[in-house]
Amino acid sequence: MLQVLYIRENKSAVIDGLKKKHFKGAEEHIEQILATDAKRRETQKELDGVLAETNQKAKDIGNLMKAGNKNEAESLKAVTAELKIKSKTLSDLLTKYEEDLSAVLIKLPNIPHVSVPEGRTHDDNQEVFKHGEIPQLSSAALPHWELIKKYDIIDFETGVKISGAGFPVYKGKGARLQRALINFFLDEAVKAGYLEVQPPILVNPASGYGTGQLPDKDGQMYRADADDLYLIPTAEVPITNIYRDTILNENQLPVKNAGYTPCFRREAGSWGADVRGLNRLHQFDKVEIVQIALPENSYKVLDEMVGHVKALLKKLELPFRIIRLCGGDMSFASALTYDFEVYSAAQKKWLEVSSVSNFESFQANRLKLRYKGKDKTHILHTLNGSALALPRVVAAILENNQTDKGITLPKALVPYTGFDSI
RNA sequence: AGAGAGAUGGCAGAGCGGUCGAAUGCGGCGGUCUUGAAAACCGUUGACCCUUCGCGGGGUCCGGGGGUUCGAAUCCCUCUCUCUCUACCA
Repeated sequence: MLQVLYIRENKSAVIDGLKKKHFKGAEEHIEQILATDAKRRETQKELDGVLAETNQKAKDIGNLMKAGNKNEAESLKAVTAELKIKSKTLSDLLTKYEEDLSAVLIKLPNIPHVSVPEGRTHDDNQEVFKHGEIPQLSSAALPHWELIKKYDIIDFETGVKISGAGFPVYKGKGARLQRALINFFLDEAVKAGYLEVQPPILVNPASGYGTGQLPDKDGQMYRADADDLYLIPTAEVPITNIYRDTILNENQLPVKNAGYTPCFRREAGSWGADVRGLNRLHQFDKVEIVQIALPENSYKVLDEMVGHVKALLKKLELPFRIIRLCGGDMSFASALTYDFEVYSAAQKKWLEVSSVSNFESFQANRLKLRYKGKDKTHILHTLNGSALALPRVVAAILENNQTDKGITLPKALVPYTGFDSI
């Protein structure tokens, strides 16, 4: 959520930013916010005056009573009765303005960083880095959804029976590969200085609002209605919400947390050619890294996180590229996002396996996540990234490393799997 | 799920309906002492909103909401949550 003070002081930059994100009606929304805010402040001022007067009168009455001056006390009571009506009216009005204000603010996306390219869709994104050779496979090469059947390591049909489409059952070496990847990713994160955490995977609505999934993406999350909880679409939600309503000391920063969780996405309205096999699932595994940083350091931290993900993909020997998302393709809460895509050689497709973002103060403002500076408290910056999401990594490993004799695993994984080929 | 207890500042824990934003202890910060540290001692230490160039001033907040009252952390109603015991269970 943007801060009103910031909007007030940077009106045109905010409007430009919203337009870059292709947010409809940017001017109207900002004008409405500023008008409501002005009324809010005016009302607050007036109300404070009335309350100050009421407080004073109450004290006076107390003193008069003590002094035994009943008559004068009674006549003052009549005055306070009037003041009370007035303050009731004003505070109702104030509440209304505050509600109006946050109703608009909560729907406003974050504004993009200056380096974010203009554009509307995936096609307008910028490639900023590329690494690795595209494997040349034989004409007999199979896409991963054939390979998993051939080697009997992932079973979609049985998943359909148990849950539905998009809930695969991993078996044998397939299951062990999952476990190996999770351990590998967590170990790498811990080596990089992240504190490993294991958060809840069902979260309350307040947590959803904190990180910005609500109200924007209500329909994308699975809901446990009976208890008013959501299944997390990413560990970002519970991990970042650890720090909701928190004031950190400057010496605790940066906070670096990493956690593995299953992730659940309804993917409502998604269909088409790119949903086959492991390309898009309702349930998948992911290791997430989260950092909380001082505002002046957050872009340095973003680079560090990008570096971490880069190193992971190099160790997995996968060809990949890094994409800077354009304004129209970025998420609601993000100020700058880098997507990592690995090349899946049999599908001949780039698959997104990580998304690393700086949310600046957008989430922290909703979360009331601050730090104590020398003079007063300030809003922090939050960042997160996948490191990494498993299914597409698995797809690329399977496809890229297939041979006549089986699938060769990257060396870095062998200590984790206990086998070097499938 | 049944019964009971409770929700106060970073934590622990007081608080006759009226100078209570709130005692006290711990922790934190600053200082004295010390070669340094510890101990001891002294001081300091909540958040948010409005207003002011600044000093400062005003307001709100003792789980949430509502009520009684001139005045509520303190009384009443209600919701939520937590804890304990029992039941159940990995």
